[in-house]
Amino acid sequence: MTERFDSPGEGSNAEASTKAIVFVVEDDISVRRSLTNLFKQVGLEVIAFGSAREMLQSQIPDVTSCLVLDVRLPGLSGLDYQTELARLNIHIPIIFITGHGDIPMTVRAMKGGAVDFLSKPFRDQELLDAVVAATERDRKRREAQRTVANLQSLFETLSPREQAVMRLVAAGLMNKQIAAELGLAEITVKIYRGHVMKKMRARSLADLIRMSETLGLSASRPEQTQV
Amino acid sequence: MTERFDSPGEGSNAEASTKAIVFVVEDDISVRRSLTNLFKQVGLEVIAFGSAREMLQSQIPDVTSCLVLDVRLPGLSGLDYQTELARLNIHIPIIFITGHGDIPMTVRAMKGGAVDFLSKPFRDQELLDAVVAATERDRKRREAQRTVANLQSLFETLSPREQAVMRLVAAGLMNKQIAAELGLAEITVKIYRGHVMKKMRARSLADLIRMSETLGLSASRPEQTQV
DNA sequence: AGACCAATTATACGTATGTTTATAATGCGT
DNA sequence: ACGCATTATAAACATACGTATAATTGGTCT
Repeated sequence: MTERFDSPGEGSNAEASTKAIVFVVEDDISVRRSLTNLFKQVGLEVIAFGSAREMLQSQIPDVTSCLVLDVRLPGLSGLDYQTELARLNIHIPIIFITGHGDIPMTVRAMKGGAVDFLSKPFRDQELLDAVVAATERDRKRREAQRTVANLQSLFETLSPREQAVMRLVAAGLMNKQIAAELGLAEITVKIYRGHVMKKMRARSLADLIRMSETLGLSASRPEQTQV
Repeated sequence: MTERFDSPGEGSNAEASTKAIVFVVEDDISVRRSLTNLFKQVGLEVIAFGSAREMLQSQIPDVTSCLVLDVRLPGLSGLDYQTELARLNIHIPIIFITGHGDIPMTVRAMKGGAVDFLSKPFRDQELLDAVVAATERDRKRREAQRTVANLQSLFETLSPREQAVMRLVAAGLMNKQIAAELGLAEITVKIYRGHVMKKMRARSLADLIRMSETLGLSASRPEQTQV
């Protein structure tokens, strides 16, 4: 749910672009321009918007990125936009900038997971440091997310029965117990279990158990998506 | 390391006391008294200090707790105290209060893991809500910590050879591979492996693998202690 | 020295797991 | 109707795992 993708436009598609994208949402045109220039000067790709709505309506590319967000905006405020992004399961790291901030705003932003909260005027280097930290955070989050997604797609190649067997194997049951649980013959369980190992590309039971942990099998917790 | 313990003083020792302790570090006597009264009124145990140094010199009981900390203090500032506590691996959740805060202070506090940052004047209820959130966080952290500590003490009952076998089992190696790795006969590995299962109280291999994950075996990450 | 303990190995047996080959019913898409 | 994937089982075999009993070595305690 709530996935956003983008055709890579034109050009190289092979290896992921090594460049991060900095999104800027700032209504003041002159500030927006100077931020854009600042980031471009250090070789960052920039996509700037004048409001939260504009950014939401755009296609957000699925690459490492962060968001430099003004608190005071026309329409949805920066803080409300942060809340909205969280609701949409879009976990882009956010750096707030503001001219008229106060402590409660700061607390709300940081509690909401913001990477930093900078008051104007701030030194360019402060913002750049924050951007580096934010993109690094996003890179790691994406890496972890990719691992989970890969495992999930492997898991989905399993037939329903094979999935059931995998769950019970992860729970530590013996083949004969699994057979009883599912109303199968033990030999059938063995065969499905072999399929599970092959399809999941697990090289040992320990491997498979760890995959199960990562997948959250045997754990009944709420959903969780990405971007 | 840096562990702190306390003899439970006198009285009941059996089940953990259900009451949380709120530490208060605030140099202004009248504020300190009113905070103490506020917390006592809602049934919380309070231990108040006039400076960070005083608290550091006291014996911090090993129970669920949180810290209400003034930013401006004689000697070590509240923010520096937060840094110092982190350095000492003391992870008590902190709620900052201040009369003259600013945004950079707030950001530093929140980045350092503070639960909240309240500017005077604030409503009593705001502080009480923050204290509830903080103690809840500490309770969960302690619970997780206790789980790990229990596993660690079980792990320490293993002989060096048994620990080595457990690591390699968790890595997914077969008995004969473990034997080759350690220069042992396979039968020896089997016997140690049996000891491992018994001593760790693992009821299945899946169980043991999960314990290994929790213990961070096969992961070479830095230290981590508690309180 | 003699008793003793921890670490290690061997033999032997029983159970669990994994794979191969073969058979068969069911349901789904073209 | 035909082909195909899924589900299910069987027989047979090979390998891996677990445990009980017993023996060996080397060092420690008395």
